[in-house]
Amino acid sequence: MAYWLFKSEPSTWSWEMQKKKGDKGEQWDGVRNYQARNNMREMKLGDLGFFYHSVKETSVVGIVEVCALAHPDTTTDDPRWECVDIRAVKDIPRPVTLAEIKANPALSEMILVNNSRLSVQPVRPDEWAEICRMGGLDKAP
DNA sequence: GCCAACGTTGGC
DNA sequence: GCCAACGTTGGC
Repeated sequence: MAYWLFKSEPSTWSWEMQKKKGDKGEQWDGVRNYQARNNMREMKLGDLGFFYHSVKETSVVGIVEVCALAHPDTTTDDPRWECVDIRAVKDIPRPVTLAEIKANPALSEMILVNNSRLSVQPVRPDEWAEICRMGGLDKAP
């Protein structure tokens, strides 16, 4: 089981919109970056991820689960681009801001901190547990 | 709104 | 294969 982080600008695709899709989830389309795509290819059913709001809120707001493996992105005819489907699992009780993440030495190696432009990225288990703790979850899922 | 960082494209 | 030019992302 692996952990990931999905980044989205809330004006384009927000956590609220994601939650409205319910258990069926929605494809994480629109990724046009090889590194991000390769990360999605690595994902397995049941893998968990953070849902991060970029630009305006810059915080981790929710937890999602991979519910379909990588498949062609239906928003383009270009066969290079693939995406997984994800569904909302739960809210982060207290959203964890980028400022808090940057201020925490245990999270200094996160890709979110060091490569702010990668939109789909892996998260280490220790980083996953730490952000869950900061977000007010008693037990990391 | 600005700008730094990064990725992609295309000329040579 | 290199590198300059350009476009996009995202933090501030």
